[in-house]
Parts: sequence; structure tokens; C-alpha cells
Amino acid sequence: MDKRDVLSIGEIVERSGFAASALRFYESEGLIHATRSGGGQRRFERSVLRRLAFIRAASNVGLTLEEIKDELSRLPANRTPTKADWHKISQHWRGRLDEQISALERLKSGLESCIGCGCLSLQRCAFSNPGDWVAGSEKAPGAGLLPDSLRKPHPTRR
Amino acid sequence: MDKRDVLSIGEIVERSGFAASALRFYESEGLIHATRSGGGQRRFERSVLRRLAFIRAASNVGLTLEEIKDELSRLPANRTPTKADWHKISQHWRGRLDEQISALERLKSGLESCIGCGCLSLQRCAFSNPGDWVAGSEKAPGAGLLPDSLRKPHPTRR
DNA sequence: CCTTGAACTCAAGTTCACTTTAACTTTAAT
DNA sequence: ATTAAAGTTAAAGTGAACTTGAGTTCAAGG
Repeated sequence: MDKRDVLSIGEIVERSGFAASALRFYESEGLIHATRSGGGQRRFERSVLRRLAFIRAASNVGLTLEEIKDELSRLPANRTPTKADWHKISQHWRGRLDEQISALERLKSGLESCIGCGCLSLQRCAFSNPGDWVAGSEKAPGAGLLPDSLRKPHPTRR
Repeated sequence: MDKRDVLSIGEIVERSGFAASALRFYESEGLIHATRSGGGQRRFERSVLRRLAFIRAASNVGLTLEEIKDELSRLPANRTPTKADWHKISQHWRGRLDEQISALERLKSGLESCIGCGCLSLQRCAFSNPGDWVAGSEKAPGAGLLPDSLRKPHPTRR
């Protein structure tokens, strides 16, 4: 009944900090949804602000838009998401966060014992040896050190 | 005097895990150096393995190749780098690591208090509000939450 | 000598996450 | 009614970090 429960793109820009172009892009990619005014302009529900907050946070943690889209697709399409809905989703990528933190901590202690000592050996140093590509062995000895999200970060800085 | 102190690109591929194309790219960008055989094939010194280890580690931490190149340019051009040389360099981007870790930890605690509660408010939630773009205020209240390196990660995954 | 596999070059292509541009149209305020 | 600000589209552009492709040459073994 409140007449201000739809927002123009400009208002979303203001409140979310995303550029209008990014919002249009997200809509085209299906990450957010908009209805249209008589003249064809986008009208957003307030709930997209929460989605956008999630998008920002998730992308800060290193998820790709594809992944974020997958996560968001778990939200109910018809009803407004509840706390519980969001909670469930955030649980899902929380592991990622923990992974990243501990990966960085391993990196840090590796830094102390390894770069610190000047060795930085490719064959033996777990720190610079995060993958499964180590010479001569099928399964790398130091494998799994870094989660994929850290093995290769992703796109353009703005 | 050891006759095996130069390595072919294939040997470097094996020992470093980088694709040959990446190695050629890095050479063209000046991140690593190679001499040439009589027939024009690349011959790498063993020390490039260490450089490559550094490149991988640094890029895992989110440095761009440009930045990595800058760091590497601090290494002595003429003599083989010593422990001390590497140590000095690693010090320089260690702060980055600490920054990233604490940013992720702030994110995590934000996650607990904020997504956990279902609010995820764009205006008030420091977690999803890492920037300086908050509506209505010149200087954001929750500014500086994330270092640039986490605000926007960078390029293509492989 | 001949073959095979590894390496070469150079331009063009790819992916991601957007942004920019150009040419209009809609909306809101005066 | 006018007009400036805000919005629209499709398509092209950007930058980082590589990869791919096509066609050629090198190096080592038989």
C-alpha cells in the first residue's frame, strides 16, 4: 500500500553504489529483476537492494557472477525472502570465506618459513606449490593448499 | 661448470606448472628472462624457477602482473639474488597479505552479525558497505573496510 | 638422411565484469 | 507546455592475463 515501494534505477544507484550500467548488466544476466514503468523504465523492488548487498559481498569474497547467480537462484522466486532464506544462502558460501582465510594464513606462515629463509623452492616449498602440478608426481605432495578461489582470482578491477 | 644450469621451456613447464604460453607471455612482458640457443629456442636459468614461484605466490595474493613486475625489478640485475634480496621483496607485499586476512576476518564477523541476522542492510551494514559510496554522506561511515585488493579482485580464471 | 616431437612466431581470440557511446524517449518539476 | 534530468537500447569497447591457431624450424635418435 505504500506508494514508495518501487525504486528507479537512479535511486538504486544512490542506495547501492553500483553504477546504472552494472545494474542493467545484472538484470540482463538475471541476477536481479525489474518491472517496467509505462514508458519502459526499470522499477525495482526494495528487495533488490538486499540482493545487491549480497552480490557485492559475495564478489568481494571472490565468487564469479555465475556462482553468485547460482546462489541467488536458491532464493524463493515468488515470496519475499525471509531471514531464514538469506541465512541458508550465506551458510553456503561461508565455507569459502573460511577457506580463504586459512589459505592466506598458510600463505603467511609459509612466507615466514620459506621466503623468509630465502628458499622459495618450487619442488619443496608448499607455499609456492599450491597445486597439483608438481614435477614428477601424479598427486602433488603439497596439494590442496589453496582453494580455487585463491588459485586464480578473477576479473577487472574498477 | 655444471652443464645443466640452463633449462628448456619444456623443463620449466614441468617444474613450474606454468603453461609454455604463459612463460612466453611473461618473457614478453619482461617478468622473466631467457637467453637463446643457436637455433633461437629459449634457455632459462634455474633462477627463473624462483621468480616463477614468486610470481605465482604474488598473484595468488592478488597482485597484478604490473605490480609483480615492479617488485621483481627490485632484484639485482647482474648477480644472482640472495636470501636477503628475496626477503626484502617479500616484506614489501607482506602487508598486502595481512590486509587481506583482516579484511576477510572483518567480512566474516560481519557475516555473523549481519547476514546471520538477515538484515544485510545496505545503509547500515558495514559488511556489505565496504566503500566510500554510501548514500547521502561524503565520507562513508563504514569506509575503508576492505583494501583495494579485495574490493575488486582481478582477471580471468584459468 | 629422415622422422618425430618440442619449440618457434605473430596475430587473433577468449573470458570476465563491466563501461562507453550514440541516438533517442520518459518523467518530473516549473 | 516546456524543458532538463534521468532513463532507454544495442552494440562496441576495455583491460588483464593468457590461450589458440597456423604455419615453420629445431634437436635428437635411428
